[in-house]
Amino acid sequence: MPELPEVETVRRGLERSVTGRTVARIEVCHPRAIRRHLAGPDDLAGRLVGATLAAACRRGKYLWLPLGPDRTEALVAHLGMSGQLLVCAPDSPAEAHLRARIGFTDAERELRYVDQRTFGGLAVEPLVGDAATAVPRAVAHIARDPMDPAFDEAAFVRTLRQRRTGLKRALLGQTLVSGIGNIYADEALWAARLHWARPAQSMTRPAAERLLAAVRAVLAAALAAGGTSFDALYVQVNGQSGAFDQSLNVYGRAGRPCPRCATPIRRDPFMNRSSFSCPRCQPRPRDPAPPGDDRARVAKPAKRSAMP
DNA sequence: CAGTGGCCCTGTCTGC
DNA sequence: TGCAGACAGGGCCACT
Repeated sequence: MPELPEVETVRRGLERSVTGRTVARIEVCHPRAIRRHLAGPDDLAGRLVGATLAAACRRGKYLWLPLGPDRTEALVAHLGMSGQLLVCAPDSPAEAHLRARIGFTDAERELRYVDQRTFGGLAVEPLVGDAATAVPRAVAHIARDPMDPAFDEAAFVRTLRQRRTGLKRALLGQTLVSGIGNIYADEALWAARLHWARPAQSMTRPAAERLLAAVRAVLAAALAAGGTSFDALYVQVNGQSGAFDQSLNVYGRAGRPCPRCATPIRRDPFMNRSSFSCPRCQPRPRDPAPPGDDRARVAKPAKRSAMP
């Protein structure tokens, strides 16, 4: 599925192949694909037709193309689990799950949104914030991703240690850090030798820094692997993780040996999905308080504290 | 208000 | 062979 490295690969492809083009028409083939555009397909077309795709931007797994010349709005895309943005010849055969197609005034190419499960979709949204850092409304409330030069490491470490939840849940939520999915969360936790259920509050500063370094290393390695299959004209997002799946150490490898210590990898149910970890490298926390449990024990408040 | 869990969607795979 | 059910999972939203 498209993860941050794949989305970045798509962004680079769009930057090269559709920025500067002017929209001539949009055809919505499946209404669910534009459900986030609340004003409906006619409004979407009205805002898009005649606009120039001025740039290609990304935060986490969100992509957006600011609309020129005003740049007060942007075409926002989220690929969900199975979304693809394809740039192809307008007369090439329709894909089985083609949801929307955008034609340009030069008619040389067409931008298509293809999505089997339609968890993702397209919308036109206002850009909010200062001009230099403007992001679409849907993106405004999520944290920067770890590949962002302006990502605030100190804030990540501080905020993580205040969270009253498990590490993996904190990584997957979008308010602390964005762009991390189930695969990269498991891989980063394995690399940092941390259990997915470890209370975030129990993390020391150095441990939190190690976790962030692991996240960055995993994302960077995946981006390097994902970038290799890129074609300038055909912006492709594979249904699989591409070359990087050969580099996975724990994800999807239940029962197979840990690359570090050969202990069989275990799979745990987690939020109606799965969590993969090495029982030996990533031992369960000593006090595995159930989610939502009172963490006062972990915090160990001093006796007779003067605090209220 | 931060944390939690259910739901959306469809194709693929497994097991009976 | 056919069918039912599990599974994949990011983000939203209604709860506590």
